[in-house]
Amino acid sequence: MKIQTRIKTRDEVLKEFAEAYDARFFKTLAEPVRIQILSYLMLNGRSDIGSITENMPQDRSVVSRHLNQMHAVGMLCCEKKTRHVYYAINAQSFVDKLERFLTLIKESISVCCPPDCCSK
Amino acid sequence: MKIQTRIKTRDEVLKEFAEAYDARFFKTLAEPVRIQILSYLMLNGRSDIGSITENMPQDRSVVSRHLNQMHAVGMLCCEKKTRHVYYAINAQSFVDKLERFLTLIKESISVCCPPDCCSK
DNA sequence: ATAATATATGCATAGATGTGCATTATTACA
DNA sequence: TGTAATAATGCACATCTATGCATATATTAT
Repeated sequence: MKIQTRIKTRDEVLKEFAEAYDARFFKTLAEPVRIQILSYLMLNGRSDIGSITENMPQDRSVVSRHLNQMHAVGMLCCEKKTRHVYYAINAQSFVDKLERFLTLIKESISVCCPPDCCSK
Repeated sequence: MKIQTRIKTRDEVLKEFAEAYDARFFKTLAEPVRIQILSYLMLNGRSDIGSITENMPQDRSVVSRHLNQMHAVGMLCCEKKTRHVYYAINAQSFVDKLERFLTLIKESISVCCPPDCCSK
């Protein structure tokens, strides 16, 4: 149930957008190799670094670093178990971040841009 | 009104996701300076390069290149008028790209990942 | 304890990218 | 026509980043 809120000012909307923007998150998303890792995890679920690396030309250490970064920005979760480190997609956090960004973008655009500025 | 479609297989969902992914779009989104330009356009609407540059430390040529790239990936639209080039946010294209990506991510995750793989 | 396995880290390198300056191209104006 | 203004392009440079190798660390197995 959503509580009624007052209408945000244009400045508030833009400020919220600027603050919500996480460059590292999008930088992480902007690398094809990491998307490949993401695809692997979507297909195979929770996996350790060795398994992921088997299907990639990159060195283990490279994949390890990618996974580390993806974890750092909230795309993955990881769990150490015995001598393996298992990574999985942190669906909640990942989708939340994207949805929040999209919501703010839409909000900002609707507040600030005439809807037909690109259609004429 | 949505026509009933058959359920996609896991492979189809993942293939669709991989094909829809546009690295250049996210690379463009991953640079704070370009987000600053985006913010300016959200606040001031359709503007030419000179106006945008006035509020930034970067050189005109740099801003010109950023705008060019943002236009190339569908974030902005541009219009030459006299000797000015005006840029504006292409809300339709921009939001569509983000929404499509988000939809595919959610679809892929729901098809492929157990919902609790990161919550234990 | 020693060897083997899995991952992380230090380091060097190649490639990508943001930046600024100088120049060019194009249009407007006196 | 010449000058000013706006934007794009060529070029050099600095920084960032992905990569791989070698090594270190940690854990398991023998």
